[in-house]
Amino acid sequence: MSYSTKTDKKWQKKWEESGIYKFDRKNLDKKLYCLEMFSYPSGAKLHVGHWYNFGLTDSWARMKRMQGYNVFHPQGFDAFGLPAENYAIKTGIHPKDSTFSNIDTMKKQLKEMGATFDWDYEVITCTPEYYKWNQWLFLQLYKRGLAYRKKAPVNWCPSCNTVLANEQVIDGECERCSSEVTKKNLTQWFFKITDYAQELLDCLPDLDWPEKTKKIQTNWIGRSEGAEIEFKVEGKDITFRVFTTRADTLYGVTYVVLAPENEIVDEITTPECRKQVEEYREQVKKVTEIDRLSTTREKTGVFTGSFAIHPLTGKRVPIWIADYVLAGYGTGCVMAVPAHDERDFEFATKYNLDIVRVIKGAEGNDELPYTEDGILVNSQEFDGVASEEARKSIVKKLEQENKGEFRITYRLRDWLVSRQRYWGTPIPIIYCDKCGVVPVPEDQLPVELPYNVEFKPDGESPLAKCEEFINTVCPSCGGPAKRDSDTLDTFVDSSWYFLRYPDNRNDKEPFNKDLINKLLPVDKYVGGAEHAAMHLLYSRFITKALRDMGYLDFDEPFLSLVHQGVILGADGQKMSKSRGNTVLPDEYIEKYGSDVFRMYLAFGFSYVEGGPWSDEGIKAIDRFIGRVERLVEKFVSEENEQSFDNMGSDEKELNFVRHNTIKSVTHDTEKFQFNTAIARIMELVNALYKYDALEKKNRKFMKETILDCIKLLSPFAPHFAEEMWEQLGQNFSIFNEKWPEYDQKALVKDEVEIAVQFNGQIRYRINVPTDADNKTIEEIVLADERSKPYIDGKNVVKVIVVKGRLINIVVR
RNA sequence: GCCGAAGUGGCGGAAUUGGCAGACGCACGUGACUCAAAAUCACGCGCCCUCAAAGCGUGCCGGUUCGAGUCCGGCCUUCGGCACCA
Repeated sequence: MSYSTKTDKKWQKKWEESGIYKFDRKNLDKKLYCLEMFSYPSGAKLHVGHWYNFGLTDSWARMKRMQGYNVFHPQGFDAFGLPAENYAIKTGIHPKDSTFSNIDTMKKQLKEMGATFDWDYEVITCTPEYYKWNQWLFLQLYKRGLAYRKKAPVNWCPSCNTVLANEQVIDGECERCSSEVTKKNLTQWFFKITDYAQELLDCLPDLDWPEKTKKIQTNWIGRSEGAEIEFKVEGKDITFRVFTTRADTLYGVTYVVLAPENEIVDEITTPECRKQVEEYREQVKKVTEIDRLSTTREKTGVFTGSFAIHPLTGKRVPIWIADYVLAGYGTGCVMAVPAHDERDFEFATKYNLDIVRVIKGAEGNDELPYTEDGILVNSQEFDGVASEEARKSIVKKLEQENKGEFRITYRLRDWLVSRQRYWGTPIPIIYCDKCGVVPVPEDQLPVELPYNVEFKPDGESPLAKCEEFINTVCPSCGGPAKRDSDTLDTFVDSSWYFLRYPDNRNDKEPFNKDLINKLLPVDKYVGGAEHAAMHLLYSRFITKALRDMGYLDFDEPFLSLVHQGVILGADGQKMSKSRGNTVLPDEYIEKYGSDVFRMYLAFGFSYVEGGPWSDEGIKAIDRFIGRVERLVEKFVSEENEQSFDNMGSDEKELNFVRHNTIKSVTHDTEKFQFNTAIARIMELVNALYKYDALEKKNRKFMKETILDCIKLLSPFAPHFAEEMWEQLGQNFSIFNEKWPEYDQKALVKDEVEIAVQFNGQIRYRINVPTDADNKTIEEIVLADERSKPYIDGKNVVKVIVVKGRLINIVVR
């Protein structure tokens, strides 16, 4: 019987019946938590990306299992979210119904993959058993001041009818539907991730993560060192602070600019300027995110009529408002130094504001704006001081006068978690006219998401229109009250699900502290690079917050992270239905079996790069599997034929390949370099074919080699390997076998071929004894006939020998 | 605009610390088997060249070195991140 989906079914059944992949909760000393980013149960079937992520991470986990690790490998579903709700709006099918039906389908397909998932630990985020703890988490953060409500201009997607987190706005467009994002002033819930900005940055260097991902997080957090400097408003008892990284240019300030949204604008605007200020503020509100982001857009602003007093010179400088100053960054106020900042220069030129040079550049450079560091001029006692030094001494002077201080600012904003949508976790907060904001008592959790809800989006939360949900009693005074009608961003669900897996049935607490302290952090986390800034940052934040609240004892959730690449269509383009270049795994699995599909994904690409799909490529793997199968079948049928038990040169050669393969496959698989691991297995199979062609064979040795070969293959072709294992008369299961270890002695050959170079150019190759020392090698090579033309009449100046590789003779 | 990564045969892709470029596979070619084809097995396969030798060859130009795909400087292209962040 040749390998097919029948083989797959046979072994899947056997694995299921024997419970071979059940996690051993008792034996946690050699635990290994292997996790793929869980998937969203969409209507479409499992796609190549799922296979690439789950299938190959499973191969890695299988090797670790055979190496003796107690592997915890759970699966689940990130089941709340917009697609199900949008689908419901279109078709009328309730999100709950479509989601659970999709989960059934996906689970079936995941089982066909033949992975080592232990489904006893499944987590589905849209079940009350899960989101109850989402709400619990919210309440803990609330108690600690890490969840708070504020009115803020938020990103609004007019098509999805909901607010979006900063991270969900891509180039001014909604990440999901690409509509233009606008601003809206709403009172919303935020998580205070900014409290952890510095720690999130500090822990990055020690993580075994792709450097690129760390870089993205570093940029996203955006630490910037500078100073806050206080300005007084002339004639009023109002002060405000600006944030600057260029305190050295303080003497060049000719005006200051406030963000239009800044609260003190009302107080400082003079009556004669009020009209233009109000008009300007209205105008700014209408500007879409896209226009605002455009760097080519001309800067605009208006004068408020008021003046500020320069903290050091006492000079009057006009106070303007302009939308190039962002309300959410720093203090929302900027000191303008047009001589040394491009934006200020452009603005000052347009509105005829003064430009005063205070930094002298390199000789001959008189052009403005000059944005580099230099030597201070026009700066009173700081004249002649270098920028770097001046930044310190000027702020120190301000400090003494209580007019400023050093300050670190982060680009990272707090995480906006309210969503005006239905299919999510209800926010466990009640609003009472008498008592105000009242958290739902923990013993009343979960606040269940009602089923019968009109969820057509109109800008208002669907839950607000559900009377039986929204109307409740105040837990504090018993009077009538209303529930929060928003739901939580689904990134809240995924920011701690890895903590729930080990203890998914616990109904007393989200997770048992002792248990997760033993099982976590996750040892290997694998998923798409698109989550670099959001999911991965949120998860780190929540982990740290829970640690500080005493619920766990580790600092980071994911010690080691791998991003799989993207599999493209055969045309090299991103797969999409409209392009018609999608690859449907089911079709290939039906034809070739799931192992061939998995193994092609392993062999055909560099794992972290991905690349274009190839039908020829998968055929090659099908052929390879057949080649292994024929080798095994032939060997089994000839097992009783004559055997010799000597270890001659042929055996030694095969043994070399065997152990070299063990070494390489172990090393490469560990590092997620599946393509080269499989290349080495192919070499071993080639070597076995070569050996098989010999007249005299040591069948006992050959069998050992074949058994090792099947073991090495087993993580990548698990069903097929079980089948071959059985045919070779071995006991179930190959996955209870020990992973082979290489023998260093087998890797030492008697002779090695080295390259012979003259002046760095390879002229010929020669065999030398492996144990020959440099001097001996030099003698052998210089005595060789082939060296003659290159050394005759010349002097040997230098000889470099690289053991086992080459000899380079420098002649002159 | 700023930051980062990548660029290797016809193709997918390999090359510990600078040490035989092109592993493995695809495609292609030759042979064996076959009436024939497919499948299979074996061998070959960077470019230039009739063959061999020599020469050339890891995006382009230059440098360091006995020796550079790998290190340094400058460009080009592609992809990714950030983008009025003061």
